[in-house]
Order: sequence, then structure tokens, then C-alpha cells
Amino acid sequence: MALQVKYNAQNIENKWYRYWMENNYFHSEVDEREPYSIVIPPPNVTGILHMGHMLNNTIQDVLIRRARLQGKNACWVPGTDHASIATEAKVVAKLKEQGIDKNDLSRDEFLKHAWDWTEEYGGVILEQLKKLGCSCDWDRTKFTLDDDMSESVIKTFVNLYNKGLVYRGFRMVNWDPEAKTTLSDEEVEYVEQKGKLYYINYKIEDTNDTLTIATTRPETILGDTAICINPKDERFTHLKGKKAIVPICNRVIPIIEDDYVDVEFGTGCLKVTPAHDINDKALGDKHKLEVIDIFNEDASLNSFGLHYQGKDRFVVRDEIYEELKSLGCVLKVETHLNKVGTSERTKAVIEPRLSDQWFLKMDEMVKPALKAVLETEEIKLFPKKIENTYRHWLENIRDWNVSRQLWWGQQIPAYYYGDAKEDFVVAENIEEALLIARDKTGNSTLKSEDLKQDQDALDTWFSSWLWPISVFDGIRNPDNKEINYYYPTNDLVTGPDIIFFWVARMIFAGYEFRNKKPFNNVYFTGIVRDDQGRKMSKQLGNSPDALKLIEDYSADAVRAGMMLLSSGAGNDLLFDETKLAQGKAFSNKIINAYRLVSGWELSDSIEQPESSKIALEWYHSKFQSAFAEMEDHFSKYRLSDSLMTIYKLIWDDFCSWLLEMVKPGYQKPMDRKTFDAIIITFENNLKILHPFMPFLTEEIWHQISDRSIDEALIVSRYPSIEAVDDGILKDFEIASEVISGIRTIRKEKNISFKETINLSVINNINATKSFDSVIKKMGNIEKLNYISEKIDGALTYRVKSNEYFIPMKGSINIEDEIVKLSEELKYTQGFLKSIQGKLSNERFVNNAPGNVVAIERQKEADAVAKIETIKRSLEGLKL
RNA sequence: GGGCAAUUAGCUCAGUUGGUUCAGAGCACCUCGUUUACACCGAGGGGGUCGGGGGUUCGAAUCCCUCAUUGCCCACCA
Repeated sequence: MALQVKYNAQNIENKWYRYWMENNYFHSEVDEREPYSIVIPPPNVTGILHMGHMLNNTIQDVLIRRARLQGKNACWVPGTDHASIATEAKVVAKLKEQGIDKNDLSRDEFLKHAWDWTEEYGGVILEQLKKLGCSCDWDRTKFTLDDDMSESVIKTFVNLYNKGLVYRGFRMVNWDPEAKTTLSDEEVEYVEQKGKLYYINYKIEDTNDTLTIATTRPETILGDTAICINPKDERFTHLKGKKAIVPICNRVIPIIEDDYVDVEFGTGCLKVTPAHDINDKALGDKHKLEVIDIFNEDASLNSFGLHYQGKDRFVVRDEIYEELKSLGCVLKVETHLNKVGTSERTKAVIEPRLSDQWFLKMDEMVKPALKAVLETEEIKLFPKKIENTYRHWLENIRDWNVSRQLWWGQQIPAYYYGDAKEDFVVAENIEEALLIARDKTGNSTLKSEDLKQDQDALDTWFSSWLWPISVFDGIRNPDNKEINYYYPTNDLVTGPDIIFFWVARMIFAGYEFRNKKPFNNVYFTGIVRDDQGRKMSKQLGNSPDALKLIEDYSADAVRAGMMLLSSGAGNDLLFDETKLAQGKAFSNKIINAYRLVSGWELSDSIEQPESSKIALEWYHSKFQSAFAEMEDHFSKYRLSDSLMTIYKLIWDDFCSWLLEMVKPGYQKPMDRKTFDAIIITFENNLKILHPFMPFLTEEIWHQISDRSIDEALIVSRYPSIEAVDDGILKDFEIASEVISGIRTIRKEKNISFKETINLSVINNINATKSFDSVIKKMGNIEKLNYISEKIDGALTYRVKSNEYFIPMKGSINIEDEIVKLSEELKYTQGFLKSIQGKLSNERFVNNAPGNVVAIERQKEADAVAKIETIKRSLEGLKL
């Protein structure tokens, strides 16, 4: 344990990560121990590490390492998500750059490109997590498109179909014209936009009258199949039963009545376009209107668009406005603020569109999920307030549209054998499908070539909702020993933005397929924002490079910094690089503390000083109380408080007090007994800090002594919990105040620390007597004696109400002393007055509980006594 | 439009069931100090009428009402 060379974080961190990997410490297998498992929220396979990941994964690693130190069988399953829309969009863009149009490729050709892309960029993020120190069981790494994962997904779909929970429906869905796929409601973002409200005149058939409708989307008039008025609207009674003529296409459409129409809004006349608006669709169904879809899948106009055919909807909007104007059909145009649905991924404006899609029934699945979180609380959400959001969504849930018009994902296992909509079967593979189809049709000559698989892929979340089950192969082999051992997982750490996409659905899946919750606790992290409170994003360029931060500050410092920043579950955190610097300073502090300890000369021949003995006794209790506090914070998922407790323990109590108290004098040797005890306390400090700063702690751990493979810090055990001696903690508190007092006086009176002084104490400070040796050492006191009478002309200082000490050397400025004492007197008198005020208030004495009143009386007595003491001191000075 | 949460020191946040002069922590700031691990240090110190107003109570940062501001979630107004 020689004095070390400069700490090179990067080398050391790489060294220990390699060591951990080589010795398989991250790997977990089923055994006798209590399991502790976490499944990672799988990042997008082509993603790169950003601040959110750093926060999220640091938290998970802290939890995992802590569980390991508790002797549990800790298993953190890593993996990535195929992120269908996001990845497919990236691949399409990449191909476009190369001059390749997705539409020119076959499904297989496209998938080949996607896999190439995945192999090239995929998994980068997992390597980055290693830099951060994440102790995932990499042998278990999963990808949501791995064969076994996909099999589980397909099996699940078939299972749900057979249970009657999956159905095919012709519905209005959110259509992303750029990705040419549907989106779930959760994937639609409503963005406020300044649009226009166009007032357009329609002729009324067989009259010269017109009626005016207001619309934000004039291009959709080509799909109009009715005008609707409110039957109670007296302005339009003359229109009842009449027909209107749509401008440009001159289609004659009925004027219908429905009280859905808001008399106040626009003109009170509503144009009805059932193919392009969800409400219009409802009206259309009710009134049996014709449905005219005027768009292609890329939202350009189809043949119903007449001379606008092939043009984009927004181009048409402007052009049709011009045409209508030239036809004299435009009454006016107003600006109008409304919220436009856009695709979360592609940012394209969503087009409500009618199409055939696959849906999963939700109403039954919601029930156990609601109960588990809100009633039995067998699943706990942190922060609790998020339960409101959870409840609201679940209570208003709609069926889940699980089909996507994409290729990157699991293809829906539905096989069509005929042209009719219901001519299909659902099966795990084509062979089975064939058997079922033959059976169903009675046509035994049906061949596999006659079957055509559905072209759609499943929503990404349809694979990730199985994640906690499928990573342990619990779908395909529901009774395997892994799933029975690791499931339910313990903690889930994720962002609140995917509570519906993912968290709620995992809960559905858990109860549906395992009849058990998927996890016990969900810790929702906050969003990482910049110092102005803005969300960190690529567009704003306000997100620091995560890897650069690790390089600049070390992984330990970044982890500690992130943990210090995150105040509690669910709270956003403002990124502040000074916190990383604080983390760095902390690791430096520890390195230097070790440098001090490792530099001590040992001697077996000297006795342990009394001061060291008592100091170590005190620290033992201090450590235990901090440890208990840390555990308490952990139990409430208050990780930043937990780290702060350790931070203060190590910085203040260990470094500033303990080490200073036991430090031998200049060039003096250290006694063996104290040294050995210090090493043990140092090791215990490292243990409790290890989950937060794994590299540094492991490094020092091995510097302290050579350790075998079984003795690495990562696989050691937390210190045992022992009783806290409250008495010694209290005594030390007083002793430390005495020492602070000495320092203050030295400073005020310009007495150097090198100069010894004498100290006399009046009124037995029994409490501190055991710390006499410490006070002498820390205050550089030559003689410490207890006296019964005050010494005139000496400096006075009080600790607590009636205990004080008097350094006798040094020049005394009596005036200063008088001023100081007078101030103290004034303060104490004020205090006394407020207490007496309270006590003379009859209502207080009569109403407050007895113990509260008793406390007040004690305070009163203490204050009176203290005032007496101060007064005596003052008189002494004035003499 | 509906719902939920928040507002405490310059900054980020604690403050459990109302009760010590209880307004706290970390960082930042100020003063002093090259004491034999560390200036990424040490010793001291300043700083908030707990968003405004009202109420309940012997007593309110804490409970109630109201206003203001901010954030989040949900919602089909053409």
C-alpha cells in the first residue's frame, strides 16, 4: 500500500470494468439466494447514449449493485428495442440518400437493409452503458426482434386471437402519411398551430340560395357527403330536407340534422366528410352517409380529387382556395388557432383515415391493472402522484390498434385464403395456418401457396409489453425455472413519458399471461433539462455529449453528479455541470484520504492514544446511524438523499473529524491498533459508496490489500447493522462545539493553531469528559482542567446553556467581550420573553398537550439559568 | 375546455402526523488561512416576513378558502 501515483480515472475505470467482466460478476443464474431482478427499458437499437439514459441507467445500476452487496442474486437484463417506426424511418431516409426508394424494394430486400443497419449501429448504446459502469448481465442481452422474442410475440398474438381479444376492424385511425402507417393515439402529439378558418358558400339545389360552412380544411370538401345543421337552429329551418351542391365537384349532398352541431361555432352549418374526420365518421354511420376517401396513403389526392389528383393535401388546400375564390364561393377567411395532431416520430400532420386494422380489446385487461396499483398496491409507483394519470388513462382506455403498415417488426400471423375480409386464419406459422384453413373451409386441397400473410407488422410495444416475461422465456416456456425465479422483477426504472406505451401495458401482460404483476415498484425518473429548464434535445443542441462528460469527469463523477441532481422520483432535473464537478471533487477527496492513510508509518511499540480510541468509538456509531439513514432513504427511493448522507459521512465525519482526530503528529508513527481500525472503517465507507461510485471504490479496495477473485468489492457484503450509541453521538456533538468554539476564539484573537493554550471549564461538562483527550488534541490545548469558579479577565465561551470554557492565554479585549455577551444576553432574554408569553397565555396552557407545556417550562428554566450565567460573566468583566 | 401537481436562501431541493429561537441541506457567495492527505483544501460567516390575501387554531411552511404564476396529463369542436 505504497503512496499511489496520480489517479487516472479513464485507465482505472477501463481496468476494473474488464476485471468485473472477466470474473463474471454481472452474471446471474438461478440459485438458492433471494433474487433481485431488473429488466432494462430497452433503448432503441440504433440509439446513442443521452442524458436521460445516463440518469436512468445510473439509477438501475445503483439498485443492482446495492442488491448484490446485500447478498441477493442480482440480475439486470439488458437489451435493445427494434423501435419499428423510428428505425424504419431512419433506414428509409438512409436508402433515400443512396437513391433507393423503399417502394421499389420487396419486403425481404428492405428487411435486409434494415438488418444491415442494425448490425452496423445496433448495440452501440450498450457499449456506452459499459463506460458508465452498468453491471448488466450481458450474457442475457436481448433484442426485441431476436428469434425467441419474435416467437413469443407471435405466440401471444395467436393466443389473444384465440381468446377472442384480438379482432380486425375497419376504423378511423391516426395515419402518418410520411411513414405510411397508422399510429396509436399515444404516438400522436397535438401541436398548437395558427391555421385559417375558411367560410365557403354551397349552393342549395333548385334555389338561388346558398349556405355557408366553415372549415379549416377546404381540400376535404371533395369528400363531403352531407351538410349537417342543428335541428334546433331556427336560422336554418328553411334548409330542412333540401340538398346542397358541393362546389367544384358539384356533388349533390343531403342536408341532415343532428344536435351534435354546435350552434355557436362557425356558421352553424357543418360539412360532413366521413372519410376524414372521426366525428364526421360517427355522423356518417348514424345517418348512413356515403364515405368518400379522397386521399392516397401519402395524403396526396386520389381520383376523387379530380384535377387535383396526385397533388399533396397542403398544396391542394391553397389551390382549391384560389379556385373557390375565383368561383365566388369564399365568403371570408379568418385566422384560427387549433391543435393539429402530428406524428411523434416523423412530425408529419396526422390524417384521420379509415382502414382495416388489428385491435386488441382492452376493457378486461384494464381491471387487474387498476386494482394492483390503486387498490391492493401490490405494484407501487414512485412518485405516488403519477397514479392519478395512470388511473385516468386506464379508465378511459380504448382498444389498442396493434397493426402498423411497416415492415420492420413482427409480421402479423394472419393468413388469407380468400378475397373476402373474413377469409383468414391466425396461426403461429404457415403450416398450422394451412391446417386450420383447410379445416375451416373444408377444402383439403388448399396449399400453402394459396395462403397470403397479412402485410402489416405489429406495433413495437406489442413486443415490449412482454419484455419482463419474454426475456426469461416465460411465454414459450411458462414453467421454466428462470421465469419462476426472477419474475416478478423487483424494480422498474423508466421515464414517465412511456407510462401508457409501456408500463401500463406490461402490467396488462403480466396479469394476462402470468397472472402476476411484472414488477413490485416503478421508479419514474424526471426529464433532464438544461439550465433554462428546457428539455434537452438534438434540435436545440443543448444536450451535452454524454461520453465526453464521462471522459472529462470520470464515470464515477458523472454518476455521483447525476444522483446528486435527481432530487426524487418523478422530479425533473436541471442539468448542471457543477454537480459533476462536485462528484469529481468528492472522488478526489476520497483518493486523498486514502493517500493520507496509506502514508502513515506504523509502529507496534506505541500505545493507542486515548483520543484515537474514543474517536473510533464515536465514528462507529456515526457510521451506523448514517448507514441506517441511507437505508431509509433507499427504501423511499430517495437516491440523492441516500448519496448525500454518504457524502457528508465521508467528507465531514470521516475526513474532517475522524482522520484529523487520529492523525499522528508530524513525522510521528501511527499505532497499529488505530490503523487497523481506520482501515476497517475505510472499507466500510467504500462498501456503502460502491453502488454510486463503483470504479473508485473498487480501485481503493484493492489498493488496501491484495484480494482474491472472491474478495472483490463488487461481490462483498454490506457492513452488518449494529446498535447506535446515541449517548456518544450526543457527547461528541457537544465536544465538537467546544472545539469549534476554540477555533473561533483562536481566529478572533489571532492565536495561531501552532500555539498551545490552556483551557478551563466551569460546571462539569460531564458529557464531554470522555472527549477530553480529543478536545485537547483538536484544540491544541496544553492543559485542560475543570474548575468551579470563574477566572476573572479570561475569555468566556458557552456551549449549550450553562457549560462553558475559558482559554486563559492571549490578550483580552474586554470591550469586545462585553459587546458579545450583551448580544447573547439580549437574544436569550428575547427567547425567554417569547416562552413566557406563551406560558402566560391561558389558552395555550389549557389546550396544548401536557408534554408540550412541560417542554416550554423546561426551556424557560434553562433560559433563566443561562441569563444568570451571562450576567455573572458580564459583571466579572466590568469589574 | 377538464384534471393533477408545484411555488421555501442566489441556484437545486428537504421539511414526516400542525408544537423547542425550527425555517434546514448541498452548491454558489463573503472573510481569514500555503497547520506535516487534499486550495478539487481547511476554519469561520452572511443570506429566506416559506408566491399574494383571507380563515381555522393556544400555536400554521404544514390544515381550509381564494387569487396569481409555472409545469404535466387528458380532450374530436368543424
